[in-house]
Amino acid sequence: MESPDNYVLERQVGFVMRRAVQRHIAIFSALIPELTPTQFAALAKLCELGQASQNELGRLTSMDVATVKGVVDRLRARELIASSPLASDKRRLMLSPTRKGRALYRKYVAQAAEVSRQTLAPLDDAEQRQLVQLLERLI
Amino acid sequence: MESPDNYVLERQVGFVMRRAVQRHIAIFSALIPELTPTQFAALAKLCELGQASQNELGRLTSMDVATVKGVVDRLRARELIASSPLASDKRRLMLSPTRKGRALYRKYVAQAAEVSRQTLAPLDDAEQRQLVQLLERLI
DNA sequence: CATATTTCGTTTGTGTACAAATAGACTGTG
DNA sequence: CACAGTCTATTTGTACACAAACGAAATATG
Repeated sequence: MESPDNYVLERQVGFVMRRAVQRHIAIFSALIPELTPTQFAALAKLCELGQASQNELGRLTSMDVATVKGVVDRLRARELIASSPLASDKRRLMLSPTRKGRALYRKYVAQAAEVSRQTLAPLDDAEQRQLVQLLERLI
Repeated sequence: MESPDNYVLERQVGFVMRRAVQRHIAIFSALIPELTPTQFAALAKLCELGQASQNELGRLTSMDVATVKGVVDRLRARELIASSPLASDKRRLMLSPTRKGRALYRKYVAQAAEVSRQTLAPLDDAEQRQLVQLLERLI
């Protein structure tokens, strides 16, 4: 009777999440121009753990095996992480942050927190917690 | 004193949103294997409006000029949309869904709503509305 | 009306993201 | 021990996503 049908693109979760992610990435690259969100996530996880296999790293940062390879290759090319095959299991490639990688991580951790802050800035504290909790339940 | 620092990757909005989007896309491609979320968005907008220039379509679906070109090229290659230069403004490329495109859209609109439903399934109705509203305010 | 600016589309390059196939290394079970 | 199944990493192909630069067309402004 009115609109073509009741499916309104702009109100779908997927569409809204995609736009929110776009804005988040824009904030991220403005505040941390040297790394992408994915690269930072990988570096952060390695700094937290000290080391991890490429496969573990992928699982911990929710990256596909093919995706993690690309991210690792680029971080390694910039000498932010180092890799070495594991003697006890020749399939596995152990990764660890270099001194340079750790330094870059330290340089940007505070900025990374600021990225989250700016992304969530339109919401008050309670709403911020609520949003993150609701999103976590979607996973 | 306790953890390396108070930055916990898993609790950052960006990380959680990225994972939620991943799950959403997985649901989408299971239910609508013939189109990607982006392709469906473009097709849906064109079906809703009847026609739009490539540039307009990009703005309405939040796609970069380069991104929208790729999406349009693929939809056109499959004859789901048609394009023709506008006589009154030779810069603009007018796009419209073909009969086949409209048919495919009609085939999947209900499924698209189901994708949103399944994505939000872990939440009750009030929480679902809340989440979408909070996300909208981030944009 | 002439030109400075803006708009539209295209191209190139980089970086996720995932599916599917492959090869090599390990593990479990018979 | 043999070998079927599993795990790890790689490769290939497709599809967003964005920055930057370009040319052609339209508009604004003087």
